[in-house]
Amino acid sequence: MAVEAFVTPKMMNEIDDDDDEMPLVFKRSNTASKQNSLNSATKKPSSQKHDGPSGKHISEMRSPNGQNSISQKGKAVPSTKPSPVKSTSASPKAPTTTAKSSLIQTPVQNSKTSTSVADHSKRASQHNPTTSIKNEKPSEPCSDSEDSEDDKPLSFRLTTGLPRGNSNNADRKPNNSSVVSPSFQKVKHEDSDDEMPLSSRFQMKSVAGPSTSKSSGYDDNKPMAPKIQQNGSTVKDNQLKRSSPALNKRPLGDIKSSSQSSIKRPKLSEGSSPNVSKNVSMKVELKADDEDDDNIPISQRLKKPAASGNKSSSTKQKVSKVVSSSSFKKTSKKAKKGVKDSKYSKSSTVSPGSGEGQKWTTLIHNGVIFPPPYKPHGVKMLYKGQPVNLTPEQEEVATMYAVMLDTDYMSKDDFKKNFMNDWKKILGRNHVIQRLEDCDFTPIYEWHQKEKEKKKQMSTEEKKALKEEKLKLEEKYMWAVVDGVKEKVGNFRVEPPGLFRGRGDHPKMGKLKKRIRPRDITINIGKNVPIPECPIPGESWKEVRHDNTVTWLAYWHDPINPKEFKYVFLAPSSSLKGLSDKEKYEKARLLKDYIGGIRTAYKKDFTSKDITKRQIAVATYLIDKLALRAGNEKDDDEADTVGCCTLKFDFLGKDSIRYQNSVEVEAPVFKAIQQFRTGKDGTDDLFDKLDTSKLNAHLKELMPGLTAKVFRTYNASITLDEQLSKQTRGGDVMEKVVVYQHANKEVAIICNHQRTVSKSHSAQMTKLNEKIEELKGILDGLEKDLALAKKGKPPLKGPDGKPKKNLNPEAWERKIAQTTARIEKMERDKETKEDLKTVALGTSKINYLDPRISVAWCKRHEVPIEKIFNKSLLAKFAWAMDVDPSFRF
DNA sequence: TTCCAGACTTGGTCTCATAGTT
DNA sequence: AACTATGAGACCAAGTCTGGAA
Repeated sequence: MAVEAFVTPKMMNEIDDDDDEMPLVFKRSNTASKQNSLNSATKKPSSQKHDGPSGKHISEMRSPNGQNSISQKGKAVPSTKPSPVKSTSASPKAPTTTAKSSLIQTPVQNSKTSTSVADHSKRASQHNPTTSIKNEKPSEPCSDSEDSEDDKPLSFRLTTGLPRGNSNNADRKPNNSSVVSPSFQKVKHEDSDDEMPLSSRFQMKSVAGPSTSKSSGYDDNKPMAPKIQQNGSTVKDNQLKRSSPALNKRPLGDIKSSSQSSIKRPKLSEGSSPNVSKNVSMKVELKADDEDDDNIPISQRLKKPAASGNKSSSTKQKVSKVVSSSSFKKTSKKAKKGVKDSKYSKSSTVSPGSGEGQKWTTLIHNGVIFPPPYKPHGVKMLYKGQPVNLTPEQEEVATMYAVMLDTDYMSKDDFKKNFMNDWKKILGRNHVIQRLEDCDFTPIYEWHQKEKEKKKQMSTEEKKALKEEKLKLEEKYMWAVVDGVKEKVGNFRVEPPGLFRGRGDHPKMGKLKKRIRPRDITINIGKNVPIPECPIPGESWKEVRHDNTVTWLAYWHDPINPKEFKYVFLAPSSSLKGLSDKEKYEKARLLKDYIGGIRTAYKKDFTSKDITKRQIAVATYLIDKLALRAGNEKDDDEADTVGCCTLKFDFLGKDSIRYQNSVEVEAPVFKAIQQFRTGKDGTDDLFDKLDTSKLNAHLKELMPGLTAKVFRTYNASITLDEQLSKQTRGGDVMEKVVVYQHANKEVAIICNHQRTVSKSHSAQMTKLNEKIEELKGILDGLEKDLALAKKGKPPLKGPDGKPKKNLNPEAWERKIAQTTARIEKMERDKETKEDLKTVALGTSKINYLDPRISVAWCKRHEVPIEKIFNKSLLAKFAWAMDVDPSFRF
């Protein structure tokens, strides 16, 4: 099917004026079109239904868990590529079968909570032949010693567990007799261990028992089909789809844009429209994949029984595994130049991303919006106790500081020093204000608090009016038209001036982030379309480019670090972003086929005579097992944090506290690290022969396009997939959602996604405890009443002194059961709250978990996807919604 | 071979709206 | 109706990775 559409440069104006009514034509009604073109041009992500991820040539049988055994690995090496996996011929067991794991202290993934590799004395006296990460200290997840573990990488808290109810051992690994023990999942064979993702070696917490609460909250009638169109908009087409089963194409017309938010949505409309066709006309092929069920409404597909067995994995074997390393490349510079210079308007049927680094063919947008100019408040700060007159410009900066009086930055000398330096430049050399210590900003601070309070006190109507006014102002900047499709723009607001809030010990914190003006901004837009009007009269853009090899719409230099840039991109829901997201996950899935060989290879290299090789091997091991980040070099003017390649033997962690942790590693790793240590002091790099580009260059030899961060995606996604399949049993939707959350939590722990404990956490816990105690008191009373009732006596008086109703024993028993259930629920809530107080689940969901895993799982288990993804995730993952229910990562 | 500009992704925190509770 | 907990989304800092120039 091909849909033709015409878009004119005028269109944005029309969008501005009259959004919902605008008969804008959207051609990309189906990601398949885009994907197909992408797939043909690049390597081809999968259409799961038929051939799994093509672009792979897998001749060997895949084990049911989707991983190849090492012996199979040799075959898995594409014949067209000279042994990407170097050591496939090596005995897989060679260095490791006898390896004992040793405890060393080694840094863990999050550079902010980095740890030290310092302590060699902590060898475990008895090792088990696992590679489990182990927490030396037993910890108490639910203890009230709130902060005891807050600085530890989350993974160290994995071993602290509650009793688990892991009844389902339906592990996908046949050779893995993994028994989930209360402490560690032990694996008998080194080999299976090798193949086993890190995640599965963590102890799992049990899924909380059947939730007795809230199951009624699930709306059975909710269609499972996400209401998302390919461009991320939400449509109310469920009824449409349901009531007309014959309608197996996404309707192009008749779809109203969602009214669920005041933000206007892109919408589909009839083919062409009288008032949108003028200068630029384009054609986008929408290839209907007849064999695929992309066109079947998801709600219908959801009803399809999950394919028995692992269909996708069996079908995958047919597909080619030959992937050139450029398959994941977006842009070759040469191509880029060519495109830049002449090929802007190539054949318009070339779909974005398929050309030589070309990302789009036409691009229309309205530029960026600037924060309003500063409004002086006239409140005078004090200097040496005396009010000071400040110019608006001086006052603006003073106010930036004043509003931060109640933040932790006030205790940071760097912050104050940097602020004062920059403020002084504005005050001038001879200003009365000379020393920060003599400044009193409280009048401004108090004024600001009052303003905040006023705002809070505004009536709902006033707030609404204000919001609408803002929306009106911003609306035209919110959308871009990319290749004829209206897409949301991400950060169209220029960052307002302020004081730089660098994290950790950033040396530049407190510096003035100056106001960005149009003359600072470079615009990127399609040729032959209107240049966005500069919103500040009398000023003009720095530059206007027409570079279709990049995806940014605008950029300016970061005022804090002028060699860095701030970009304006499309929103995550855009096709452009979705496409690269999909590629990311396809790459991670590809790693699954290589991981066995890679693990064998690095184990072999633990004992290599070549020290660089040895360092690469250990670094890869750490990245794989601990989900470390790569660890680029940092400049002196950046916060001094570390990742894998920049690990030190000894360094300060968060809050400049010397931070140590222990990780159990295999003996050869331990030995190698000891060797790296000789002759170095604590501040030296552990891997002195290594940097991220060397490491990544090495990884690319093992698998096309492989870089350090792919391991994080891989380990996160494979963990989710495995946990979901392992832990999902029957039960109602709520129970299944709990299973999902637990799996999500395991991933967050692996990736060490932390969050600060909320200020009110302890208060909330206290409150919960009090409530539980109160309920327990009530329960006591009820039990006494029951006893009395059984003896035919009247109940005790209530706490208020009033007599209670005389009930029969059954009624008292019912009350007791209800109260007990309430107590149990509260205990569970308390547990969860404590459990997750430092774990952020969102980050992994947004960045590391292949949404197709979640979507397919939802389809298989009849869980509405809305229970898992919120509105913006649904939009972001629109590309994943059509996945076959049998999809496995 | 190294350096670094450039282009993107990842990630934590803050704010605000809203649902739930009292 | 007032209060509070929670989640969504905005915000923007900080990270990764590439490829061309030196």
